[in-house]
Amino acid sequence: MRPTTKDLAKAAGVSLATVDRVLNDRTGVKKRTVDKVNEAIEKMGFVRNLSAANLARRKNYRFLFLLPRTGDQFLDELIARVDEAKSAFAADMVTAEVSQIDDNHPHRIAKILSGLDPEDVNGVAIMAPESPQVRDAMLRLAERGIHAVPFISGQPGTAGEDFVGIDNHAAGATAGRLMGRFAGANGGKILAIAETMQSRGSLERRLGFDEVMTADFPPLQVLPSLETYGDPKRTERIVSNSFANHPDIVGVYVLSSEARGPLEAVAGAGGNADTIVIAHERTPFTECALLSGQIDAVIAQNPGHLVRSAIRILRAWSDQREPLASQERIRIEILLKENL
Amino acid sequence: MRPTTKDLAKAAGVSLATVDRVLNDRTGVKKRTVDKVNEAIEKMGFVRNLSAANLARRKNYRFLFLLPRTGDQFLDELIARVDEAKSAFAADMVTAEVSQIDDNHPHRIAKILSGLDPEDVNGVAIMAPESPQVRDAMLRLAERGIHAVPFISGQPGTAGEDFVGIDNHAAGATAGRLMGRFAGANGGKILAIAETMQSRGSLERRLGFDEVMTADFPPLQVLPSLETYGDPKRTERIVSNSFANHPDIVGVYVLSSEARGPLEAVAGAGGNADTIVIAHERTPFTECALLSGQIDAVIAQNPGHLVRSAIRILRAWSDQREPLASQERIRIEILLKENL
DNA sequence: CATTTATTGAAGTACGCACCTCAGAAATGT
DNA sequence: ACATTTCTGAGGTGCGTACTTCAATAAATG
Repeated sequence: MRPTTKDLAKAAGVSLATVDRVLNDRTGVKKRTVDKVNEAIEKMGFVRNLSAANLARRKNYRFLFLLPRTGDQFLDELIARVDEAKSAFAADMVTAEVSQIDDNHPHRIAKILSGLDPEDVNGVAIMAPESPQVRDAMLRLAERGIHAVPFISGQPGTAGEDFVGIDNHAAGATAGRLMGRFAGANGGKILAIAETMQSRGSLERRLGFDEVMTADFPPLQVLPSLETYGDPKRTERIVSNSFANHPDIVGVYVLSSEARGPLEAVAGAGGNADTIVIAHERTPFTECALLSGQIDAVIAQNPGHLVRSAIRILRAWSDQREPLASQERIRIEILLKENL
Repeated sequence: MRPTTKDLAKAAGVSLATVDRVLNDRTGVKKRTVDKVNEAIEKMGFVRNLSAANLARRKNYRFLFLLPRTGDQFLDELIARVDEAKSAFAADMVTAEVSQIDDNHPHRIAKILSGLDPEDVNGVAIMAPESPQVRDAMLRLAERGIHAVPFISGQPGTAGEDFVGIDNHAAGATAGRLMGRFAGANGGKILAIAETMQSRGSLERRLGFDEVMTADFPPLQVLPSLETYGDPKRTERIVSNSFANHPDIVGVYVLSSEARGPLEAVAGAGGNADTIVIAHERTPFTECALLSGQIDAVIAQNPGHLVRSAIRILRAWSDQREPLASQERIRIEILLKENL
């Protein structure tokens, strides 16, 4: 049978009250007594029964996912996963809500963050472009006892090591390796398309992509990134321009999670079945396109993992525990039609 | 605030005792009353506080991982992950032990299973070759209230849908696709090496591999599988024979999780840096080999996920819950040196 | 040594639920 | 109408921990 606090008290030769004081970092215990208790904990391998503790504390975990509001399928998927996690974690006293921000200007987000009440929320996962204001707001949140973790889009340097998402540089490099191998050594040009290159994520992906391409596949030349700004007309125009100017395009790399627009433009502009296409994120569209052969490979991060990882990290924070690092590293998945 | 059993009782117009009878499937409640309570549960969205319930029940989860005893690095990794999971789940009253079986004959395993005491163990994850005896033993375990889940090596048809591991056919197909694309369209022969082709896993992988190769890469010819039987001398002999007989080998596919032996033999037998090598499972060796370029891609299943998934599934069984299917599907990972 | 101050212990309540007992109430059969 | 049988409610105890109160003791101070 597992030792309880009572056993601990007996073993350490102190009372339950003292054990409690030590376990919960309360004041008014001599250092020597603290040590005595800790030794006993060590010796008998005492592990606090979190369920009982949380029960007694009447604790419940209320987490918030702050997401942007785009029509992106990847985002839909994320929201669906939060919903799923909500019921999966319900028995563990975890509740999670999604709040979508119409306008993702840094000061708007910062304002929302500063308006959060520790009574309502004890953890936030934030998907927002990097910015000093948001970073600041997150630090101030932490001071008020609300833990925040950057989600997918990073606020590097905030909240220590915690970050839920992939290493975009490595993701780009992975895409580069696949592109290089798939597109062959015969040479040709590669088109890179992003919604915007303002975002840190896209920049890093491009960087990683280029590194591999120049180092290992010099015959392939990557063209300057096209930016669609989410505008279908513009997308069509710039893509067909590119194909007109570069008849030797052999591959297309879509950096952003919204791949449908760019790929429709590519199809209309002269991309054919031989054009190697690599995109990001698993969505209904990329799944279909993989199966049909329109896309050759997808670099993805698992939305379910992302959401659950965020929840586990926030819960660990909330319990003053360390999250299990090896579980929380989000993998860069490579999807082919065979391993969907 | 979340509704408690007390709230439920009030809402349903019955007493706490009756709510308890319904919640725990006890006898002696009229059907109409049961319905009344269930309606109330539905209406107020009552969710049992599992922590409190388990506390009251003095419940703890004791799980066992039955693994073979080979020197395999993949297995070492698995064991390390069980150990890790042990401490990670300790606060949730989960304990997990590993038991390695020297002799993995079906009847030996069946015997071990039948000797398990429901008092000591309430769930088992079993990694063992498919066999009717083991399957039977698992069914009989279930009757005694010990839930068993096939782990990595499958006992298809046992324990319903539960299976912790990847679809080996798809894994082989994935390997095939990569081999086809990496090895190029110039043609050549592909060497397939397995420890043994007796195992269902290897067979399925080979099948999936062949399907893709014949369908999409006809210029590449896959040679009959070599079986090493884990014997270094034999491995060296048959591999160098193959290279001697087929000077046009352009790729090697190692089907089993132990890749070191086969690859050393390949290196000694004439494989060069251009030979495309695809192997299974992430181990210290395959990691190194990926980074050095000796291996071009690894098809893997995440050991940490495997272990935790098994634990979650066993726990769900134990709580009479359904596991969250989407979380428990083990992904077929593709590892390149960029996304390690 | 007296007094203050810092530690410690004893004893209790509560958390949400499981499980037990026993006494009534309600439904059923005769 | 009566005896059964089947349901139901009231009330209690305990799970392992948190947190509180108050008294008792030990240690530090002057």
